Order: sequence, then structure tokens, then C-alpha cells
Amino acid sequence: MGNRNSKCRYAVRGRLWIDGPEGTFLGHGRMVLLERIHHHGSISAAARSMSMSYRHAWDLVDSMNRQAPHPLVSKAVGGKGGGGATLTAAGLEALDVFHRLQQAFVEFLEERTGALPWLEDGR
Amino acid sequence: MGNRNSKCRYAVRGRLWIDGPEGTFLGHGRMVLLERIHHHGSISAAARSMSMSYRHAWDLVDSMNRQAPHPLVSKAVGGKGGGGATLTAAGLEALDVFHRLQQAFVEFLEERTGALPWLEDGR
DNA sequence: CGGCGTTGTATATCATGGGGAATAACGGAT
DNA sequence: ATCCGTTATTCCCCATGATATACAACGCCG
Repeated sequence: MGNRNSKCRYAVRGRLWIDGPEGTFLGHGRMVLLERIHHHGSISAAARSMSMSYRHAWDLVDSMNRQAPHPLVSKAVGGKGGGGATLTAAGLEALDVFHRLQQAFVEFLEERTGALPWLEDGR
Repeated sequence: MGNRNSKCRYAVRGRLWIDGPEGTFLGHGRMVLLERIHHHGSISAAARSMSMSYRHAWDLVDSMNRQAPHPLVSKAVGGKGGGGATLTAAGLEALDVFHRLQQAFVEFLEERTGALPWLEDGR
């Protein structure tokens, strides 16, 4: 709806992320990881649930924590259940900020594929 | 200007492209390649000028020509200078379409990094 | 008619990043 | 004190994608 031609041969796609002092700070994959950490309560369980190696997941968390003014993930080693990880208030806020950004991006993408001049069709 | 805080710790970045029947159809790298073909008059010279392997360049051109309703690049084998390649009218049009799209994207990016809530700064 | 620099295509080599395995330290629970 | 599953870290392996190499076909031009 909103588009008189539903036969979309082409579509505008894209990826976006937030750069920080060391390069990528927040991106789609990192957001999924944060959500899973929030849900499972540990980095390793989150990594397993998305078929990501623990090493990779740990690197991503470390990168985010290093670049943020305040850590996004709080980690505990040892103790009940061997430890775990939880999102800080800053982590939850980052999740929200990025979600809104991504939604705006999706709208931009849809708007632009709708405005696509059906390349060279009428030639 | 337009942003009261010029100390930008974070910036929204991204990439965008146009998907076609077989996946990526037009993207930044492909646009650079098209420009160089237009300037040099051959795929191999264009590839050399941007340190890209001829095979890769050829694959990209082939992908674009296969997905477009009409080829973007016209190729000649043998003949004067051994042959060459030139952009068709459709190729020039694709260049223009993507440039406008990319410019709108840059504006979106700048607008959004300006609207960034300076994550967790005041905590 | 032979030379030249393309396009076109197959094969081989290689580099980079990610994954897996292994291990230490940790601390609450039992 | 021991057990357990986690965080934290190192090292090795390998799969994949890109690059390099090689070679055939082509057609204008001198």
C-alpha cells in the first residue's frame, strides 16, 4: 500500500551502525547479542543461542564496554551458576536508542525504494 | 553548524545498495567501477586503476548486466586496441540514480548523528 | 598476415578472519 | 573442601573469498 506498483524488481537495502572512538560501537549484530544477554543472563548462553563463538561474543562485549562512557554489560565471574552477565541501565538505553535509529532507517529505505525510477524500464 | 555540540564522540555510519533479482545490483564499489570504465574505456584499465583484479571487475560488470533490463556496459572483444568497454545510456542513468540516492543517504546520516542523544553521557 | 591488447574463463595459490580447543581463575552452593 | 558453570585468554586450524596466473578467442591495423 502507498505504492501503486507492487511488482518490485529492485529494492534499496542497507546497513547502518554507530561508530565510536575505536570504530564500530553499536550495530545490528551487537544489538542482537545484547538482547540475548539480557534474556539469558550470560555471555556464553547468549553466544550459544545464536551460534556465535564465545570468543567473538566476548570481543564484541569488550569493544562496547571500552567505547561507552559507562559499560553496557555488567559481568560477574564465579559465584552462583558460575557467574553471568546482565545489561546495565546504559545497556538498556543503548538498545532503545539503536532500535529507534534502525526504525527510522527502515522507513528511509522503504521510502527510497518506493521512489526508485524503475531503472531503464521504459527504454 | 546546526549542532550546538561540535565534539562528536559518536557518528552514525552506514552503507546502502540496490538489490536486484540476484542480490546486490548497484553499490558503492560498482559505481566507482562504472565511473572508471567510463573514463578509461576498458574493464581491465579500470580494474588496474583501482587495484582491483580483472576477474573481480569482470564479475561485477557481468552481474550488473545480467540484472539490469538493459546492459549497463557495452563490451567489444578484439579490434582497435584489442577491444574495450563503454557505458551505455542505461549505465549513465544508473550512475546518476545511485548518486542521488547516496546523497540523500549522506543527509540522513548527518541528520541522525546530529540527533544522537550523546549516549549515557549524563549518568 | 601477424601483432597487439582486449574480453572471457579455468585453475591454482594465498591471506585473513573467525571458530574451536584448551586452560586458568573465580566464588557461591552444597 | 569440592563442585560447577561462568568469565577471561591464548594458540592453532581451517574454510572461504579474493588474487594471481595462464591461456584461448577475437578483430582492427599496419
